[in-house]
Amino acid sequence: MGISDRKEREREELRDRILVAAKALFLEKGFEKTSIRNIADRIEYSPGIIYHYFRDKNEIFHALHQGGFLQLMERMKVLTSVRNPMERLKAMGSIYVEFALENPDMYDLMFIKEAPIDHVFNSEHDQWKEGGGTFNYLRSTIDDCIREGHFSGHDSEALSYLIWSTVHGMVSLSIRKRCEVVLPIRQDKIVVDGLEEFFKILDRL
Amino acid sequence: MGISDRKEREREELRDRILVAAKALFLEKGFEKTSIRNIADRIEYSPGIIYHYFRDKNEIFHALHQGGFLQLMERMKVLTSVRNPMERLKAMGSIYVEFALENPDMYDLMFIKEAPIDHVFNSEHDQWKEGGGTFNYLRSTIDDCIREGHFSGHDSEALSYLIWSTVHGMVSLSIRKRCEVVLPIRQDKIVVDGLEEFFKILDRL
DNA sequence: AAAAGTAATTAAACAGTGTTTAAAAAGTCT
DNA sequence: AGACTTTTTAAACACTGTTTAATTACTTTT
Repeated sequence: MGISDRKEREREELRDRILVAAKALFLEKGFEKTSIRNIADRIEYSPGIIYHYFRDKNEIFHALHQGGFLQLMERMKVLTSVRNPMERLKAMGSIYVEFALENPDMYDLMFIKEAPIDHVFNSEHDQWKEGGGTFNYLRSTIDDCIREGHFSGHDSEALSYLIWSTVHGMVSLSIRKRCEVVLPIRQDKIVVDGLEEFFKILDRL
Repeated sequence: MGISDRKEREREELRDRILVAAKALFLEKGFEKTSIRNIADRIEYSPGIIYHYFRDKNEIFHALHQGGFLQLMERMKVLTSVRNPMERLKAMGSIYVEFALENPDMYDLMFIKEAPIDHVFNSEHDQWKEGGGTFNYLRSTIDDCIREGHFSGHDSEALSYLIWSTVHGMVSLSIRKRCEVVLPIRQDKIVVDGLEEFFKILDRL
């Protein structure tokens, strides 16, 4: 049936347009301040139509959420070419921070915003599994470092969490504007500077 | 004038009741989901009254925000009795994490939530100055550590930011429920475990 | 004690929100 | 061309933060 094929295609097209509009608006004005009517306006449809493609506003959030993980994972792919595990670990940190600073709103969406957890985490084929995959990759990289004699006396899982937290902490304080006041001068450089200090520490472990 | 004294007292009493109600509701259902009408209901006044005590909803947020910093600073006072700067630094981390885990919603309010920055930071006699004071105390503690031969080759400001970020990262990932999925088993222990790993690292610097 | 003046409090309205409903329009099939 | 589906919409519901003018309560003055 050619017709239902086209219908299916058109359906997906509109779904995509909703997502594109929603993403643009979320990144423009934030999740909370973007209304269903705003999204509908932008794609020149009535608000109601959106509920034929997403159960509610959170499901739109969820869809974008998944896209963010795909983006981040894409960037992580170059790490396979870094053989030295300590170098790989540091490169991972750089990529993570770079991604966060270049896509602050997407990062916010993925790691900071309090999302209706049911929607974000409960579904089966969830990209958080991939997010977890990224975490597991961090863990296995750290395991590799341990095998090479680094981080002796550490628990790899807790250490992984610590290291993830360190980069997350720096970018999230920056994104949520908690350093502008405390560090009035070097606002924009502080995350990169902090990461540098972090690398200095890692080099000694 | 006894009468205007009483009036002043009554005014402050009602202001307090609004704050108490708002805090309870914020911690119950979150900032976004708490409405002015909810707060008014709880104190058995009409919604309009709240605008005679606070310019808008954000100013209520702001008032609570300040209270949080006072609480945290209160806890930090015991640190003056810890002479060894490295021990003081670690104790500071413990207090910070303890405060965050015991008052997750207040911590959220203080360090995670995106607040209307104008209100939160622009006022003169702002508790963020005290928050900044806490950060400066961290910095001076780290300076003390450096004077004792620790952290050689590090920039103290960037290092302070890094260390703050580390503890902030751990508690904020926990508060915003990003570890439940990645670390399904040790959810509640992971922050404390991570802090332990952090201390192990600090002991070597 | 009664009138005047001031401060505290409210009801009502405005423009916006997410979401649901039933009706209308458009497209497809017999 | 008429019956049947799907897509789309307008309208409504119960909320939201905030502002306004009106009302009530209280204090001061006469």
